[in-house]
Amino acid sequence: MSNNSQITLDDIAKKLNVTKVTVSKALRDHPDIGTKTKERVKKTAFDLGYMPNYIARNLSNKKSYTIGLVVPKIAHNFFASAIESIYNIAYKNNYEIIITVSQESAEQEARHIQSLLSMRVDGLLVSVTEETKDTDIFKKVQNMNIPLVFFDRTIEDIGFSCVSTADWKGAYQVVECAISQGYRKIAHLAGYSHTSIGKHRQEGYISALKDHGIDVNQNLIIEGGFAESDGYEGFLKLYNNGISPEIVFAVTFPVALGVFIAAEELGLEIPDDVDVISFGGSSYNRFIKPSITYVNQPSVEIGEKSIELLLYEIEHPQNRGRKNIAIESKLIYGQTCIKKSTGILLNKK
Amino acid sequence: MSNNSQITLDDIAKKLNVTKVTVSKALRDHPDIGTKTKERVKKTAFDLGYMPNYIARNLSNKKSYTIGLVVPKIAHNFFASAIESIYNIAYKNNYEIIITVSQESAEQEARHIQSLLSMRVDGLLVSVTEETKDTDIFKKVQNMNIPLVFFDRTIEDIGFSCVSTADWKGAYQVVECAISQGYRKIAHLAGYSHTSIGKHRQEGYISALKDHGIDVNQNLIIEGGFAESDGYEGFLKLYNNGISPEIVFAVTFPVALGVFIAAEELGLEIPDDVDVISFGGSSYNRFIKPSITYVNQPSVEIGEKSIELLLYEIEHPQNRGRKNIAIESKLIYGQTCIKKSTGILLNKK
DNA sequence: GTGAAAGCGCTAACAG
DNA sequence: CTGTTAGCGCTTTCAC
Repeated sequence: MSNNSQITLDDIAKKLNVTKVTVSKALRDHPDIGTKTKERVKKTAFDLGYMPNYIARNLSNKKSYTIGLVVPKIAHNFFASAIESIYNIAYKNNYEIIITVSQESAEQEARHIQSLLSMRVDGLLVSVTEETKDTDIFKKVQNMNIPLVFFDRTIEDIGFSCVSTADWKGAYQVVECAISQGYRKIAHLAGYSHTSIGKHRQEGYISALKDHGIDVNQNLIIEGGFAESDGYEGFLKLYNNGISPEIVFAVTFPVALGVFIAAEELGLEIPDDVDVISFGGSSYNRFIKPSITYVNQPSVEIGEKSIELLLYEIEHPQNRGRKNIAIESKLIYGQTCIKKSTGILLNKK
Repeated sequence: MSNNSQITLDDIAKKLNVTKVTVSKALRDHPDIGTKTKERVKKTAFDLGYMPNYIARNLSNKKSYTIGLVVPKIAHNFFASAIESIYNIAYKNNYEIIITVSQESAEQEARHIQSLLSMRVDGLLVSVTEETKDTDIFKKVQNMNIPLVFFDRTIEDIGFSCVSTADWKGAYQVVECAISQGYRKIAHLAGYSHTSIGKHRQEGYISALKDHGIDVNQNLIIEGGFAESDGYEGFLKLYNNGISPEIVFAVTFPVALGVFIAAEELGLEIPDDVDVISFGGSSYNRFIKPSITYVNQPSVEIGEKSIELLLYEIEHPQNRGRKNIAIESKLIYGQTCIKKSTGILLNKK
């Protein structure tokens, strides 16, 4: 029925003239307790509106059923979708998610991880900021023996497991697609090369060019962040340097959108005056004109694999870290990157 | 420097031949403790790599510095953006956010609130599902004396504070805009009328029609959920009923996108064959062709106001609930809802 | 089957 | 200024 606040085990124990131990066990269906007692306990617990106090339980158990999540941003298609899938799996396994947002600041990221450690989360899932270089805080995580899995944006070689897109391959694929369409002057609005995804995508881009006998021109590569504004500024920088590429390979979908804005400002039509392809898409892409040809980032799968791996590592302390999962991406054809000569869609089904 | 795991106050107390109380106070800069002692304590705490255990602290304090958030969905522009702004304010005030997603299921919503109560969050921020009718769980929250603020999708009249968009007014405005452009046969893909936003937006739509002498035709109103699929199905339903509206007022932005898909499937051009306006937009709207004319939902402001209100209520137990904040929205002009006769943009600046 | 005792790590109240 | 005592609510031995 109804009740006031904060009922404890003791309250319901007194009401039944038993001890709180009995109540605790009964509520958890411990075999010690008889069926009739269990029922009586459960009934009065319900009547009193008892709500277990997880804080007390966690302190006693040294286990919080809680996972800390650190992402650079939420309002971004990839992360929103990854978070949602992480969340679903966690929920099924009775874990709660504590979310923190680093806002691309390495300092905030470190502070968040500290808090999460202090909250004694059972594990950590992190996608690092675009400026993270210092790994001290991660060493601390290691020392505390808390499992951690990096996803999407990773730090390799420091011992933690990683789940990411097959970045090199995806970049290679989409750039190769541009080449096959007759493009030669292919610019790259790249991510900082100290980030895992920035580096691998750029390497994929370079390999694709080389394999097709195209010279790599450093002037066509602009490094920057992963946001729309970075795409905007990057393209203007290219333009102001007097460089007009036939097509731009954007390191992320927001960066591609930044190019759209810059192009419009400069009076350039996409895809006629300058074309665009990107790594990663969005559910909104189908509504954009022209819709962008991109290699997809399997956000749901990345989310799922990373949380599954983390849950595994939580339960298998002897088998933690050093696993690397790369998820294959595939090319999604839109209305950009169409054969220059014929104007025929490459492969629209 | 480095260390193993789980250092406690006692560990560092022993090392210094003091008691853990002294250490606890020193670490918290309690005035009791002398400067030199504080420094010694802090130094060895740092050297040992001490990380406070918030679980223990919270149990002792009966305060968790934690806020529970319940939303129907994350991967949706409005919520992602609101969450991010909520998060920012919480962070500045040293609160952590525990996020849960109800996935539009009232049952999951209730389960989540239970968990959050058991975790002893200091307050709750919730945007209800499209199917929430039962208010039992919220009564429980009241009984436990935990402050709660509804945002965007609210339940009025049960005593909790609410922060929402001025739904009635916004709907009125955008529908009036359509009328002023010469539209008369205006359909409404409405939200369920048992939801706050569904009801108020529909009322705004109806008032606008009435005030301009247009008969309200129930066949032009289809109630449903708030997702893209609902827009898709809703429009097909209209169409299959032999109704072809001049313009559709969608209860949310995703619903408007659903109309885009349905229209394309039916071979109808937007805005020529059928036009679209909506409540709520998206940062992607500018890239969509035609971009939609809509009344904006100030997600950032709603997020901020609701968390601020919640923090206020956490600290002022004697002044909780029953506050209603409605945030004004404004019309954002896109490429839809343009004067039928002239084809001239209404007000594009 | 049930309960008494002890402890998880920290903090508040009071005493010295 | 520092320490002693007690307790937050729950769980885990280990007796009875």
